[in-house]
Amino acid sequence: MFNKRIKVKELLQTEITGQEVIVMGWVRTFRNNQFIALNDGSTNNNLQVVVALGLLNEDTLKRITTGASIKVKGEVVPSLGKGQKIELKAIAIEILGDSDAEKYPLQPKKHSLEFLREIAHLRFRTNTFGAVFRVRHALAFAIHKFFNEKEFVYLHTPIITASDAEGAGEMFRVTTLPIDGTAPKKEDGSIDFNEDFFGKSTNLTVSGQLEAELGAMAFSEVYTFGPTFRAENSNTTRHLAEFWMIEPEVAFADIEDNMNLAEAFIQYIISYVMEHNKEDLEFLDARLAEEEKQKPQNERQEFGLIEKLKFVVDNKFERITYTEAIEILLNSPAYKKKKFKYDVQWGIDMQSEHERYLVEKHFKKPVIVINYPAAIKAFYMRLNEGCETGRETVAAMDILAPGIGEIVGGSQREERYDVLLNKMKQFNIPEKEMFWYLDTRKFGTVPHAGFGLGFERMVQFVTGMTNIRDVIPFARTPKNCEF
RNA sequence: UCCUCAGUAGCUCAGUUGGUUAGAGCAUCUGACUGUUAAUCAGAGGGUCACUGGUUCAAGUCCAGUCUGAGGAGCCA
Repeated sequence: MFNKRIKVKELLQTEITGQEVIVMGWVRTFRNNQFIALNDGSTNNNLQVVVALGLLNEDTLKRITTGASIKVKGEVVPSLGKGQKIELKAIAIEILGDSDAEKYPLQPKKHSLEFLREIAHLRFRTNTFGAVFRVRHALAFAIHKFFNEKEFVYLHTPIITASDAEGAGEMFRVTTLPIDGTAPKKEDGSIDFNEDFFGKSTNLTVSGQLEAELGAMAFSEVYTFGPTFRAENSNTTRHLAEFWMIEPEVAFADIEDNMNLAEAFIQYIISYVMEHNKEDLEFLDARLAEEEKQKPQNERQEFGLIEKLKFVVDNKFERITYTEAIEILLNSPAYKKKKFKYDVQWGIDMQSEHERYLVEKHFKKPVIVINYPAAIKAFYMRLNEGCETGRETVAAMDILAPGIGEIVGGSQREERYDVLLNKMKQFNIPEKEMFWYLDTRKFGTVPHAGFGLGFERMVQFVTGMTNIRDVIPFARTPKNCEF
């Protein structure tokens, strides 16, 4: 019975009228006891089902409420009304699932994003979230397509790890030991993880990069795409405790190759969505424009959503060194007028306000910043040669995007065994636990590079959604693990 | 974790210097209408004013604490 149904998206594209079809979906609105706006999630556009007077008995008519699921057999006819080309003249309607209109939280009216977040299990049924999650899907698909076309190997890195060496952030502990204080203890009173499931202390991964590097040392080109966890108590519009990350890792590559890959990658997946999710983007574009109208003039975005995406696809990203970035900031009117809260000088870790200035005010497009001071970056990043003493830099690269800040963080990796070992000592990384990582530098080491891209931040950028909790189906944030 | 703001009907909000029975729009329900597009028109129901305590003759309104949400910062992707 079900495979005979035609999807609303397909039906709306048809020019042929007169045929009899079966559609199923959820009622968005029922106007005038006569017009059903039916949606099945295949597109944001609703199918108008016309119910002739007297077709249904009073009881069935009453059960066609917002949120109810129905099956409609009908004839495709040219629409008499404006707003749609075709409509479905109902021959028979079957209620598949009732929806008590008095209790159903979604009403045929505008809802705030905050409210919809509280009913995340139902919010997919709204236009905005329908569009957002179809775009999210398309982006995910485009990512695999891009790497597959380039013959990268998709490497599944572990979700539970024993390494806490990277220092990317606070970690969630994974354990089967009791938490009521009865866990086995060592003589010094600390918990004895020898007795734990894995025989050692384990956590949820904060990054698959180190393992991806191992893969790159055999397949040349790999990428990971999976969930990542950070137990940071971050309460912002761009942080989640559970998020998805894409981490390509490429052997025989330097920082230059890395930048080229990241830029081509971002442009590819955005182009894919622009081509395949035109309607969704148009809806999100209009939604954003509406939202922008509420803001005071000086806070409004210069570009519309689609305009912005087009710009990113058509233009090269700006590429500057950290040193140049600092110079731009020092020479900026904002700095001279003391508009920055935090001081600027070579060696600082740039603050949000500084990154924002570079991207949104100065260049007005995505910016790749490379060669950061070694002291503020991770131990595995490659030390640049020929630096002034006291001004050592590493071959790191951050891509900053308007509106969300850092969207990509990457680097050329330190492939020289001695230099890496030295760095690990400086950063207090336990060599013993990291023997497997060091092994790659002992046995056939090669220059290599890679980066990490926060998937949700990418979805934010493409959809124009300002809160990261609205671009992941079920957000995990401090004090929130509903659904 | 820090700073700022907020929490009043199902939703979005108003509620004056503390003072009768806490309001509106939308949604819902009932009826009318029947080519509607956020349908329209008429009527009805709907409230532990986040929670706990305090000040006061009197608290939605003032004070303290707690919880929750939002925005920003830090951390980062």
